[in-house]
Amino acid sequence: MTDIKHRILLAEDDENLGSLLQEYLQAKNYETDWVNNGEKAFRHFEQFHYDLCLLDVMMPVKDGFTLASEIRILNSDIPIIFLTAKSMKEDVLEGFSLGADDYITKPFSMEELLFRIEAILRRTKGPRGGDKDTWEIGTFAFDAKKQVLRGTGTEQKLTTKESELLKLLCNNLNQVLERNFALKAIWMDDNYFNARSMDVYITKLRKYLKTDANVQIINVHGKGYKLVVDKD
Amino acid sequence: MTDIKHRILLAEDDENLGSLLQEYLQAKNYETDWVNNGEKAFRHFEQFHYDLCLLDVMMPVKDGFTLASEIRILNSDIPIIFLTAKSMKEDVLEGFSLGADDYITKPFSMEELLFRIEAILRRTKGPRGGDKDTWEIGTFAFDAKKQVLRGTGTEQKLTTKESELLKLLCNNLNQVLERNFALKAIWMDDNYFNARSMDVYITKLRKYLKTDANVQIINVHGKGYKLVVDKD
DNA sequence: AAAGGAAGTTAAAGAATGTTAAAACACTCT
DNA sequence: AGAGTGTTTTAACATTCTTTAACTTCCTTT
Repeated sequence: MTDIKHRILLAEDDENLGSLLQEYLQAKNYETDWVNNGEKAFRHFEQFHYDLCLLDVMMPVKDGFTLASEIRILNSDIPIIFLTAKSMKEDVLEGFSLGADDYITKPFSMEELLFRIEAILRRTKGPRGGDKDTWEIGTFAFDAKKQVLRGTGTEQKLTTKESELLKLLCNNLNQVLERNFALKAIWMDDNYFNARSMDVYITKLRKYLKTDANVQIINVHGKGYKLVVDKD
Repeated sequence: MTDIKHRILLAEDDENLGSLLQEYLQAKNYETDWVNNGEKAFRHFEQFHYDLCLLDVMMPVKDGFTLASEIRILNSDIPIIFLTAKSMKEDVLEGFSLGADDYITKPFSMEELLFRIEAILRRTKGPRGGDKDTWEIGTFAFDAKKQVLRGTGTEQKLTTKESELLKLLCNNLNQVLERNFALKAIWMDDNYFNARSMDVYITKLRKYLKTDANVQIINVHGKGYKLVVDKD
């Protein structure tokens, strides 16, 4: 079970249900942040990274629909599931038109919710078989196990650090790989010197990848790096 | 709307519901094959190509769960939605453990079913409506993923903040992007200094965009900014 | 028209990142 | 142990990004 731990943002004002859900999801190995109103939820969403949002529709300060539409502006892709007491048709439809992935009415069984979450994440993250070690990056083929980056005609052997860093970038394709995360994952410690070392490796990877103009490692100032690949 | 016509396999033994659903889905531009038992459904599945399966759980000859597990052997990836009269918990869970993507209990509204179908296909198939990271702004082409603004002949690389701000403006084309919203979304905090920083970025974006007189970032005093593009 | 706040503009300071080369380290072979 | 090889870190310097500051102009209200 080399499962990647998914992060869930739970917005639910009912204290009982909220803590119950958080506890349950934590137990099922989902890292769950629980907030009790829409405003807090939005602030969390900007600040941290999540794989799925679980939003109560009726909440104080900011309701679930408003929250969802704001989240959609920032991230048009993240899965959203609405929780609601009323099962009124209009509500359901409004939820889906905001790009919800699912809609579940209270009371519901924890297990059913869990299954619905899993059904969605199954689709979101690639096909089954979670732990990859080979990727296609534009015209390149990268084998993390063999530490080789093959381009058209070329074959570049990668050092351990180069390979680990590129692997992390691939795992976060088109998303920001946070500096601190990468530093802790590869260097075990995110101090100034390791950070500078990482910069050096970014430069090296960029050099290897520059033969394909559709592949870029973009810096996100103060945050980290993002590997982006264009389709032709 | 969507140009790609999706194909749906509908297995439902109730003649009334079956034909009603088929008619409705056809009207919504889904090519729908309707069969009235699980055995026929399986033969259809082998023979033709489908993008989604809509399976009644209780059917003569071969029930929906058996059918689904057989389908899963042939195709571990195709979206499956179960329809069922009983909403018993065990049933729901069994359905999901067979890799169902959704589960809907009768009676349900046609519209809700349609929205659920669309929610799933949105994830399954590639280009979805809301998922934009490129825009045309007058004569410019803006790629938020690559952080590049291309004009006629020019190519301006954007910084992270420039790109994020322009992206928000694009998402609110011809509408007011509220200061506070943008500040919270990009700077995480809407204090005085960040607001002044945002002003600086507005100036920068205006500079980049000034080659096209039809494109303007207009200030709405006390509210925010509005990106407007004139058609010729 | 005057006052005060909001927004426009520009420059500079400070922090983060890019780049290159040399130094330090780790490993193997003899 | 010492030479040789490849990897990683440190150092030094260049460049870019973001914020801050100072000053100007515009807008709204009275």
